[in-house]
Amino acid sequence: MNTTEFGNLDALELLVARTGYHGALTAADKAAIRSLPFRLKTIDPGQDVVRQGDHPNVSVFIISGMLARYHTLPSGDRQYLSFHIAGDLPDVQSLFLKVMDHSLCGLGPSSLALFPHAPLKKLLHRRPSICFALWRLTLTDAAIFRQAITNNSRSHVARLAHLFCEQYFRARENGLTTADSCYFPVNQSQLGQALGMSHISVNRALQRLRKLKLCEFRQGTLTVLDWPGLVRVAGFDPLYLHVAE
Amino acid sequence: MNTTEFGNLDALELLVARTGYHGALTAADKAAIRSLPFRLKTIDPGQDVVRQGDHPNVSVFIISGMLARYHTLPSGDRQYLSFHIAGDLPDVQSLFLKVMDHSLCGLGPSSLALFPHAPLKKLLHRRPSICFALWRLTLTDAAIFRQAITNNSRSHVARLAHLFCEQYFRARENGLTTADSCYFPVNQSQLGQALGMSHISVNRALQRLRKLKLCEFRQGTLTVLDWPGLVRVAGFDPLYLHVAE
DNA sequence: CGCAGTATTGAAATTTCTCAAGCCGAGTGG
DNA sequence: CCACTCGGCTTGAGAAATTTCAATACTGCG
Repeated sequence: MNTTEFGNLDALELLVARTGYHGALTAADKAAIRSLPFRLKTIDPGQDVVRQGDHPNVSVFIISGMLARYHTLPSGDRQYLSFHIAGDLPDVQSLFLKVMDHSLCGLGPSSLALFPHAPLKKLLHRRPSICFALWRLTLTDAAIFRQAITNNSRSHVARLAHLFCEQYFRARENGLTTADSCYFPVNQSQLGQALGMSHISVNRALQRLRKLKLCEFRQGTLTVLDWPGLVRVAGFDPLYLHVAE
Repeated sequence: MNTTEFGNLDALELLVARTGYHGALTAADKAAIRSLPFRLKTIDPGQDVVRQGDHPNVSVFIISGMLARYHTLPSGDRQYLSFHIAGDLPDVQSLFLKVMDHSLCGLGPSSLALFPHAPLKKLLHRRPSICFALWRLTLTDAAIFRQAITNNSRSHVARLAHLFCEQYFRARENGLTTADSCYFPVNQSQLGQALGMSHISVNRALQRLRKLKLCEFRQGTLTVLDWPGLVRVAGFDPLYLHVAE
């Protein structure tokens, strides 16, 4: 996979590729995926795709852009839970968990494919390989959440560095990096709301990473200057992303 | 389900009950589960069941006792990720994620049933309903992880109260409470390692909860004195546990 | 040019941790 | 039966980290 492919292929090919990443698919499996009905949708930055409490009847597939999952606290504050890139299926879980326990919003302008639950479920019923692959995809999601729990109890610099490593690594894995940069359209406050720290602390941690010449983050773009160094500071071990098997 | 049933029924019946909780099963489905091979194992407190980096070929089902999932940090410290009670399947994910990204250890003395992956996977291949049910089970796991991310960026008292609400609620849901108490065999240091706070802070938060007459925690037993009050302080909303549908 | 959102800075206020010591209860061995 | 030990709990106080508040730059865009 590379950026060009991702940009040019249509939603179904992207979905075939992403599913195949999580489990071996036969030609028949691929054909079955290609037969799935869906509709396209575009989302503006800040716009919600689904909300906590909703009962969605479609699952979202990201064709381009970035979405985030978040909890809304009683105080009205947000806790961002994860950031999703092209090729992700950030709410497959709604196939089986009827009520959304969190919301999903756009960060950058994004284009989505919405897959109605009923035909998708029917497909999974018929094709265990696809079922296993999508199940596995949700399991890697859970592994990322686990890592976030651990990460967010570490030092400010380490946790910021770790989030950057994760985003960059996942972007690269999906052919979404250009040179040493990847798209990450959030501001410092949002980083704080993801990492459980104030935006002031985010700012100071960013300065540290910049001064150490490990990476830079400006205008929604993350640039890695020294990957091994960043990995070391972050204590990043991609094991939990379960890439190669 | 109630405690008596849980204590007397054998592992397979417990597994049938737990699976049925996550999806409707036909008589044939239940029979298929009952035909699964497994072996029993007992675990002492502190003993590891599987470790980070392992490639398990069985999945663990808890018959009684309590297990915890945890990450080991480079410093050697632990981050506890979740606590699992009778009826839980804390490492089904290893069916599809070959390498363990975390460890699993006993907290109290526990008895387990170990289900070899190969026949289990074959069963899931044949029986989509069971596959969906177990998938759903892992999805509720992920929801609990998400909630932990949010929880651990809140005040000390709130996060401790929230963990207590979750444990008590899940225990009650599975018929594992007696009067207003549930089994929770951890010490204050371990609570700290779960919640990202020092054991001193845990101690002071416990005192607060005690003084407010919301709950008590002593010798591995959690006693709820004022459930609505505890829920309020915790900001606990069981939506994310996805019980009733 | 000027606005709005974002980033940066300094400093005070607060929270949280670390360290160090004492306490308590259960189990052990004299 | 009692002293002892061990692990876990509790307490206080200084040190360190973090947040909050307030003010000042910066940037892209209309």
